[in-house]
Order: sequence, then C-alpha cells, then structure tokens
Amino acid sequence: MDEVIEPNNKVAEQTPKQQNKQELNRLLSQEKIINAAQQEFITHGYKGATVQSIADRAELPKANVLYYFKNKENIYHAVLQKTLDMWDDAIGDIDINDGPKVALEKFINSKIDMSFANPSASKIYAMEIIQGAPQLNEYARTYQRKWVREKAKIFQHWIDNGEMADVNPENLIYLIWSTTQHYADFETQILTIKNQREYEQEDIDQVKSFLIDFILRGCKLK
Amino acid sequence: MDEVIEPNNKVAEQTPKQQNKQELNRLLSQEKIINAAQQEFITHGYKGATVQSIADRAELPKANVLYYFKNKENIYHAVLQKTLDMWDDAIGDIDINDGPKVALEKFINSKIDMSFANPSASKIYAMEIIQGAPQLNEYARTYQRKWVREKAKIFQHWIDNGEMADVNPENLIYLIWSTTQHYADFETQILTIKNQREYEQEDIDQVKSFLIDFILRGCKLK
DNA sequence: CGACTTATTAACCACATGGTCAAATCATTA
DNA sequence: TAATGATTTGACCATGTGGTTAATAAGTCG
Repeated sequence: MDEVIEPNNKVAEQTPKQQNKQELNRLLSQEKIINAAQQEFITHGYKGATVQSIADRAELPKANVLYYFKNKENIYHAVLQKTLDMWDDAIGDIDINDGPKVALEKFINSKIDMSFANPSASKIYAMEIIQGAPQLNEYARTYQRKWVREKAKIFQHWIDNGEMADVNPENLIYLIWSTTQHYADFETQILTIKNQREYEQEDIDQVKSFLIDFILRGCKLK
Repeated sequence: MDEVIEPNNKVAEQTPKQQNKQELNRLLSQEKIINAAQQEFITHGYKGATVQSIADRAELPKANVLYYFKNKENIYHAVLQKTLDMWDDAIGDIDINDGPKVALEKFINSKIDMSFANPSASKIYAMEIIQGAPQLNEYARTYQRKWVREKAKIFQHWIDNGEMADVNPENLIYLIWSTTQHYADFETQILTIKNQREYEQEDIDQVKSFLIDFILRGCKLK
C-alpha cells in the first residue's frame, strides 16, 4: 500500500546518475580527465601540464579531452572546483554547542583525515594560493573571510566565558590549518625525512593524537 | 700569437668583490635576473615563467639574460640555490645549552622573521616540495633528514630530563615549520581574509607572541 | 529501420618560446 | 693606442603545444 508515490517513474531528476551508455561514459571520461589533470597540474604546474600529457594519463586521445572540456583553462577550473567542493564537504564545522574542547577535537580530526585522504586537493589549493590565488581571490574574499570571522567569534565567546585560554582566534585557526595541511602539502619532504615510501595508518593516528593533544594544551583545555 | 696560456688569469677567484666596472656590472645583472626570475617562477611556475618575461622584469634583453645563464634551468637553479642559502643562514639553530624554553623562543623567532622578511624564498621552496621536490630530493634526503634527527635528539634529551612535556619531537619540528612558514606561503590568503594590502610590524609582533606563547604552553614550558 | 545527435580521432595549423648566432660595442690591459 | 676579451642585442629558427576541423563511427529514439 505504501507503494510510494512514484513507482517506476523517472525519479531522481536531481541526479540522473546513469540513464544510458553515453551519459555514463561521459561522466566516466570526465572524471578520468579531471583526475589525470589534477596530478599533472600538481607535478608540472598549470603551464607545465600539457593537454597531451593529461590525455595520456587519462588514456584518451587529446582531441577527445578537448571535446569534453573546451580548453585547458576549463580543465583547470574543473579541477579547482572539485578541490573546493571537497574542502567545503570535508571541513568539519565548529559548533558553538560542542564547547571548545569537543569542537576543536572534531575540527582537527576532520582536517587531518582530509589531509591524509586527499593530499592532492590540498596541494592544488596550496599552489594556487602561493601563486597569488589568481582564480581564488573571490573565494577567499567572500567565503573564507566570512568563515574565519564567524568562527573567530565563537572562539572569542568561549574565551570571554573563561572556557579556554585567551589566544587570538584568527591565529589559532591559521595554526590548525597550517599544521594539518602540512602533512599533505609537504608529504614528499616528510616522507623523505622519515625514509618512508608512504604514510601508514599508524602515522596518521600518531599525528592526530599529537596535534589534538598539543593544541588543546595550547588552549589550556587539558 | 697566443699570448701565453694563463699569464695573469683570473686573480682573486674567491671573493673578487668589485675589481672593475665589468665585474661589478656582471654581478648586478645576475642579481637582477635572479630576483626577477624568483618572482616569475612564483607567480607562473617553472614552465610558465618565460625567459622573455624574466628579461622584461629585469629590464634586460632576453639574449643578455641567456648570456649570463646558459639556459632557463640554470636560472632556476640559481634561484633555488639562493633560497637554500637563505634557509641555512637564517635558520636559528637549536642549542642544547639554551634549554628548551630559550631554544624554542629563539628558533621560532628567527623562523618568523625569515618568513615575513623573505616570503618569496619560502614560496619557491614550498612549490618545489609540493611538486615532488624534483630538484631538492637530495637536499631533503641528506641535509634535512640529518638536521631533523639531530634536533629531535635534543628535544628528546630535554623530555627525558623532565624539562618539557613529552611531545613527539619530530612532529613538534613540523609544527613549528608549518605554522611559521604559513604566514609567508599563504600570505595572499591571510591578507585577503584580513582585508589588508600587506603585513605591518604590528602583525608580525602579534604572530610572534601568539606562536611563542602557544607553542611553549604546548610543551608545558609556561 | 532511419533520421538525428553525440562521440571519436587523425591530421593540421598558428603561434609562443627556448635557445643560437654573428655583428657591433664597450672595457681592460699591455 | 692597439689588441684582446667581455658584453650587448636584434634577428633568426626549431620545436612543442593549444586548439580546430572534418570525416567517421556509435548511440538514441520515434
């Protein structure tokens, strides 16, 4: 009886995931291209990554890549967009109701997870900022500025309430960003110093407990 | 005919500071080129920086630039070398005789000063590492690995001696590196968020006291 | 099936760029 | 001052690369 309102109708108009062979294949190709491009952009920079090298890595002919994305800049934008989406998704929020200790733990945790799970996104983002954020200025100017000021206000509230040490909230945010992202961006350096080929779960756990412990203590929450 | 093989050949090979007009001019041009190249490499990446753009910025004809540096790769190496030299010079050492508190204060201080005084060097270095350190692998493998292990040992000594909290020394070093360099590498982002055009002395002092305070507390030194 | 849309790909091309060269100029030294 | 060497620079060229095109194939839908 509760046979739903739409039995076999075209539901899911929002996300028409795979309707037919063409559609499916198109999405697949686009993703292959974006992933290939991401790697090429990281290792060779925007100008250094050639459409041909992206095509090779995606195992598609160059003309086919240009068929899906009008031009190289378009590919880059797609990569950047994917990066920002991931950032927004994965970024743990800072909830005033959690109180400083739990909120910080949650936040640091999710940042570290993101860093280790997808270092490529972090790297693309970092390079973009270092180069002067030609494409992301607007993003920083609106979205991030708002985010930082909002969260800073929450920290300030806790500080005024005597719930944590009187540290500058903005600098605290930067400290968390920088320390967590460092393990993604400087992966090569850290692994070389540690003489390891890649991170292990143990490393991740170790970093996590170190940072949470250290930062909480810095905030007099421990 | 042949005026001797090497009669009065290049004297003063060590430090021929300024002997004559030519020598002086050569050094001047080389420095102009390296500085111009540094900026171009930061904003456009290795491949994206053209010899022509470097020449323009240095206010020299392209052929002249190629006269002083055989090719583009050579220019890049010079920029990288300058960066590493600066790193080595400016990096405050960690002296076991200072004890943890003073040693950390000194170290953080010099790192921050370096970051704000020469963000370009930090950026070049960061980009190189993010891209997989194609040129700096050897540097990390030998010099840095040794440095980190040496300093980690000093921290461990203090920890064993009960002079500071039992934090992982290696992660502590990364934390200091990442937090201090962040203000150079992500300068664009931070300034955009703060809605400022450039850092002021006040900002530098503020960051300095925040970081020293926070890190010392994290190490239970305060 | 048959009309139509979408996808695939080799062959091209215009142009930017790294690097060379040779002729002219400047500096140094005997 | 003359000889020698260092520097300067416009003109040039080979190559790599982003992007186009056109012809063919594959998929879709009535």
